[in-house]
Amino acid sequence: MLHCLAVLSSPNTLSCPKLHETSNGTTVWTSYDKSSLLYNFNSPSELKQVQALLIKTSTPLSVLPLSRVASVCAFSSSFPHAQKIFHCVNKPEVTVWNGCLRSFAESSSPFDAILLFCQLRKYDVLPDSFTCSYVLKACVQLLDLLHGRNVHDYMEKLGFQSNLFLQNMIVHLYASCGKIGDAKLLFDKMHQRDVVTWNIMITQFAKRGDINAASQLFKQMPERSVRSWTAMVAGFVQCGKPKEAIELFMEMEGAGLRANQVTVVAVLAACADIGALDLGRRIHEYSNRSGYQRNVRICNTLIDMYIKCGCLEAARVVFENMDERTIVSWSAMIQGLAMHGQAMEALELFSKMVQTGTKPNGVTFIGLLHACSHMGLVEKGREFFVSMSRDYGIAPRIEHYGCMIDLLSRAGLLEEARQFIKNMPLKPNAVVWGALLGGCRVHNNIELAEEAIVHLNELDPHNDGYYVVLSNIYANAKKWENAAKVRKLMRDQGVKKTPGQSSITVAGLVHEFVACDESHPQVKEIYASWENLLQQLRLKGYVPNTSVVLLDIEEAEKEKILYHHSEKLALVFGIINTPPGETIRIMKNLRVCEDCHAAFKLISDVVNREIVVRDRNRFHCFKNGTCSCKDYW
DNA sequence: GTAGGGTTAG
Repeated sequence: MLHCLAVLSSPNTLSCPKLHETSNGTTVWTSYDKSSLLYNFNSPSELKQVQALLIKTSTPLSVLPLSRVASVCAFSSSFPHAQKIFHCVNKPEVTVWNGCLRSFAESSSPFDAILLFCQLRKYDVLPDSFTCSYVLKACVQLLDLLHGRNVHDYMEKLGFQSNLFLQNMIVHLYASCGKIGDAKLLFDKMHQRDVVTWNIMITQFAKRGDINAASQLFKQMPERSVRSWTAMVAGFVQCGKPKEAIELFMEMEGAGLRANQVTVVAVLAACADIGALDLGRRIHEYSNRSGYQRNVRICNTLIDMYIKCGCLEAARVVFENMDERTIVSWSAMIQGLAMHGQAMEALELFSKMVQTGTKPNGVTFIGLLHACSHMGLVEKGREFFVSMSRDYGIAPRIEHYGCMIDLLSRAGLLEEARQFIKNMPLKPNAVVWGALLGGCRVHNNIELAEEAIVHLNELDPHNDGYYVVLSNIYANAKKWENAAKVRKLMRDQGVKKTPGQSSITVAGLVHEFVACDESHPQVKEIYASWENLLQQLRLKGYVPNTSVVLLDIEEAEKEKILYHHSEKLALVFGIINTPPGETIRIMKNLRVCEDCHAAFKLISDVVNREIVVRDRNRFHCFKNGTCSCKDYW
């Protein structure tokens, strides 16, 4: 039988739903307008209108969407009214509120879940374990320790001490709110733990930089899931131990476990850090085979990995093939172009990004400012610095000031850079003064360098890099007594110069070299080859630049040191051990030295090879006698 | 219907 309900009170807002009696005698809606007030009431008073309509038409209350009833009445005096409705339709009250709590906890304002939880207590609704889990979820989202502790106390009263789910959430809450000690106490006291409990503790210790504690737990845990291995691999990466991350990943593979999407991100990040291109490529293939191509975070990490391994083109391919890009994808690509000295391309990419409607963030501007400073685009850099706050409401952070000082000082605008530091609203840090010092090295300004070092001596007294630069400036001006004083200062403060170290991967094996290295098995061959190459370089006009050697010693001695710089040894090793024409990739822990830079340009021509060098700041791609940095670095 | 992980810079 079909009933057609008359629209009674409000013909404009209530459409005409139809009731249908089914064969077993129950009555259901068969046709209705989803936009009707019946399903879209927005306030307790509209709800009451709907109820009036239902009563007039003898329609059961059970047709009401109860979750909507709950959310409309959650924060008003109609709370008891909603309770009555749930009671009438025989629906366990707490389950309806739980649904509501869950959606609040997962919404953009999780605090609503906490408010609703307070309402439940006020109106004597007895929470169950699900109620607690949803409100705890909100507390974790908000890092709200105060309410979290409250819920914890209440849970104890309710007797949920042995609920493993909730215990795990509490441990997670304390740890993520910075109370790792409290979390560990709870963890130690727990009568029962599962793999999730252990994973939470491992992740949180690693997040707080205590990789040893994480590692210890990982060794102790009775059983490990892929997530446990992943937490540990990611932990090593976060704590600046990419080598350990890769070793552990290999062990995980050896144990026959398959990497999931998060493992892939962690391993790729480790590859990016140490420039492990071969492994990175293998993981990329594995990721594609596993169907992870559409995972944005994996794509973003792939872009970063290829960039940091010197394969700008491969990064571009990944970027171009993404159907959906986030601000991270664009920022990573912009930063990559900057590192490779392609400033104009970085700026063009930024314009494209803005055209697609993606809003930049603070990191995007760091990339843009890097691009400008690596290529000397002073005016563009100034524009970006103004634009970031004016057009995008992003307040410059200390890193942005650091980039600006770097930009100005490299370009030789040292006095302006100094004024910029004086006028900045933030307290200048070591990076800022270090940038000024770097500019002084390029432009041989002793006076300003001495001013910078006073601040650096205070802000970061154990960083050897700054003293080395100052000593370099003195040596360059042949002020040997001053250079000696700097070295004495270093000795007095117990600061040692970080030895230059270069590495190259051949046939999957990493070969590391330090200056004047004699430990490599092929050392004789390398030195002989270098002598040979040197003859050819001299014919091309190479003159050794001994001013980069800090010591006041004989020229011949200086040349010998210069010829055995780690990057030169790595390069010669690469030339001997790879087929002609193959690109040689070298990684250096410090900045590439000026003499090596000049030599590499000529060598790229002599041996007809592309040589890609990643130093601590950027990439140099040597090809046909020139470098991609256009000698501005 | 409840718990644990990941990306750009620094």
